[in-house]
Amino acid sequence: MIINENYNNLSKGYELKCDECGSFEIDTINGEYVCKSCGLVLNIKKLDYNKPFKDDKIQNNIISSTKIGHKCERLKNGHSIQIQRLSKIHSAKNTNEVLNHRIRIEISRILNALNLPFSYREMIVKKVKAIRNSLTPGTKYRNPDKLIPIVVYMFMKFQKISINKEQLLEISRVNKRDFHAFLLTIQKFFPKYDEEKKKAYINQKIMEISEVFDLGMQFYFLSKKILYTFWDAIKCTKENVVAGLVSSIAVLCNYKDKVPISAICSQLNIQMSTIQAQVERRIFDALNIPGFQSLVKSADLLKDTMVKIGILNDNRFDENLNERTSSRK
DNA sequence: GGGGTTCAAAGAAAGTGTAG
DNA sequence: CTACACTTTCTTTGAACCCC
Repeated sequence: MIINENYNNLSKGYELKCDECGSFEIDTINGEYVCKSCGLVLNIKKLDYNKPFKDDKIQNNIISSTKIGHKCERLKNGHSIQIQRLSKIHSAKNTNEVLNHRIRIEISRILNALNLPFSYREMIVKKVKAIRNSLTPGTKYRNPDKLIPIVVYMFMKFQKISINKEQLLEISRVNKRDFHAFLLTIQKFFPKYDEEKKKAYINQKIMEISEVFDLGMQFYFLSKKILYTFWDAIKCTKENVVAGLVSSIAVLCNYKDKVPISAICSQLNIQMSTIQAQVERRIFDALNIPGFQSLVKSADLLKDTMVKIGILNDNRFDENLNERTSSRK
């Protein structure tokens, strides 16, 4: 039974009166008004409900469906499933993004470890991606750990920037066998590393030798002449060995007392025995010249051969030229 | 001791065959 | 088609040794 008067009276401070028996002895039990005389439970709630300031805003209600508390509090709360779910979605990356990130990190690591110019990084990234895309899915060189060192090596070689292969192999996660196995395949992705570029690199090395040992331009031109004359016979080997071979021949012909062959070899990081083997095979064996003893012992024989071929025109002529160049200095 | 010589061994290159 | 094992040949290395 609803007693409207009672409700009105309550707000005005009046005493409660039972509707049934008229008694004023009203008790409160479990938040309700109960008449002590007849036991009638009154329809009036003990706790009055007051409307908030605005009809659409209710105090203590959740403001929105997802946000509880301050942002920082939410972030600190490790148990927030909501936050965990959202951050998982937020941080989710597709395979490509993960791969790109991995490629960049690996290239940076190698460039950093080998002290190579960082400016080439983006170009190498492009190259790696292009090569990787052209490889059949599932093949082992699609693995960035294997692919990147090889691409970096080829790239630097193509840019004529000297790169230490041993050091590269040491710091990268590809073994020597795989590295060399893929080198041939990868060459088709680079503009042809042609003979002219190889010659240019060797010329640069010869120039380096002539500067380091102060041999002058005459030595450079002589070495270059030897290089171009014997090019077809000596080209099929490493650049440093070719450079060492031609500069050693030049030294043995005209500059024997000025600089030891072993010094040239250590400058180029090659072994003297390598040069000896090359000279024996490429010059003496190829031209059918008997009497080769050893590199330095056969210097005179070598010099005669060079004169015969026409690389050294005349001993006196060359000596005169040397004097002239040295006097010019 | 620096420069040069010798030679065995490592290892790179290229080819072939086979399995998956 | 690729990876891998194996072979042969050639190149390069490295260390012991020699000589002045």
